[in-house]
Amino acid sequence: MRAPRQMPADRNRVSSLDVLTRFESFASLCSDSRALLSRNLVLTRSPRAAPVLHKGQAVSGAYLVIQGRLRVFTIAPNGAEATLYFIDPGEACVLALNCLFNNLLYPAWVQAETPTDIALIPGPVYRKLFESEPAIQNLTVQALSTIVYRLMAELEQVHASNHRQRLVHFILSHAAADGTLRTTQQHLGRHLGTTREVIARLMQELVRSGAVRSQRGAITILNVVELRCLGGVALDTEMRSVRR
Amino acid sequence: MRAPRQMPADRNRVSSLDVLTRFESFASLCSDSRALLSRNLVLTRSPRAAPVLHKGQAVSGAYLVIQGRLRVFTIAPNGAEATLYFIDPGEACVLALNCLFNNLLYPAWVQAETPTDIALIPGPVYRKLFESEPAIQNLTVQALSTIVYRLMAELEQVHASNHRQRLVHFILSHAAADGTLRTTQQHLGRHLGTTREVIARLMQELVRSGAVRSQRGAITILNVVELRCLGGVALDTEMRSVRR
DNA sequence: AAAGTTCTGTAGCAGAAGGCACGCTCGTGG
DNA sequence: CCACGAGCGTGCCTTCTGCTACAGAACTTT
Repeated sequence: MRAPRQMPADRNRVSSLDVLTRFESFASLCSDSRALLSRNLVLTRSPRAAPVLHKGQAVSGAYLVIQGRLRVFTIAPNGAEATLYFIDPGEACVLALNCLFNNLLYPAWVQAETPTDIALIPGPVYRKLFESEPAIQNLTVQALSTIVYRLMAELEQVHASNHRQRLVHFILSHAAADGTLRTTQQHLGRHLGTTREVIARLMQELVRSGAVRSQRGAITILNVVELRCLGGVALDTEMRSVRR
Repeated sequence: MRAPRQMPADRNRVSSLDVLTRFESFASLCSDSRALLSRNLVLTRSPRAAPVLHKGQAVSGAYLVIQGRLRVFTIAPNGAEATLYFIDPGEACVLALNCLFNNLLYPAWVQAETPTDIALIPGPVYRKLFESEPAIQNLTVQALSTIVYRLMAELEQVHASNHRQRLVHFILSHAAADGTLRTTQQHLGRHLGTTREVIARLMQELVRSGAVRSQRGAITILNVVELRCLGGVALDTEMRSVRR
């Protein structure tokens, strides 16, 4: 590709395309497609906690997360939230794709969990790419597949587990490599669709058992084995994407 | 499992293709594709309550429901079931497609809710069709989209509603045209992931309010408005596939 | 340093939900 | 005609969950 470095608009576009290298699917596009993308990509940055999409909104394109993390969640009539899933760098917002293809209104809320860079491909452009580019077709199917699995796993967990098990699972699966999970009990409550007090009571159990340590705004895993144990057997039988 | 039909194989195959007219997507296939399908389609009939797929099974192809209804459900460690969604005639089992494309093991159980005719397209055949036939690509994306919506709706309902609301919603959305729902309380409990007693108690409320009548093995809606009312406001704010 | 805000730890109470037990009704089949 | 089983109604008790309230700790702002 050409690399005019100083024109503000062009520079933005070029870096946009470059940034899409996270999506292997975009590497194999034909030159026409690349040009089309180059002309129409929109790069945006959402600060932490900024709303990205709201329920009922008409979706204007395909959202690809470049950096950061988006949270997709619902809000119950009583105001309680519940996280459906997260969208990490390199992933696409499938619900947006979904709405795009079926001409639907967006069925949930999306918020930036951390400061997030988003690449927006306008709807008509994406549809055009989908028609001619096998790579985009595969990306779409893969993205949908992924979300189907996440939703099924979440649904199964909601049905099969109590709050203690779900909390333990959340801690185990979202903790950083050093065993720390930087989040507040209030947020945990929201993710699990329950209240802060419930989380506090459960955390109390976990702390008493010595499995974790509770600090302000963070949880540290002290004993993974103990924690897994407190999570109960549900974790063993939990649905996994087992490769055959 | 296997087709109990005793007819010659050829006749079976021909009728299989005809039967696929339910899927408009198969009408536009090129002759090569039709021939490929014709050679490889497998028609099976599952009697009521027969297992079709079980968790962890390697998926052998794409499942299209011709007639009847399949139930996709999970089983919790404690043995409690919960219905994820149903597959009605003209629809494809998306999880199977999903597994097919991602080479995964099947993540749930599938059972014939009523005697069900299923067309099975072997995996390699489906993949080949997907590569060359835009109609199949669209069918796949549509099927995945549909399931994403159903799962999200289910998940949102689980989070936002209590059992009464979910029961009301189930009755309203699954009752036949004459306002009757032919099922037992035991089954209702399974679908909603709860127990028979809970259903009985809730039914008692509904009956007392005059919204429904309870017979052995069936429920009759007497007053739709009253029933909707008992379902609470959750139904109004429920996620719908609103066409813009 | 003082004031204000956010986060966490507790407690108590009310309602929802689940588990268990029992009795009843209806239909089927001997 | 009767026994039996499936389905339904109901009471009691326990556990889980949500809500309100309050106090102290930790961080931020002024």
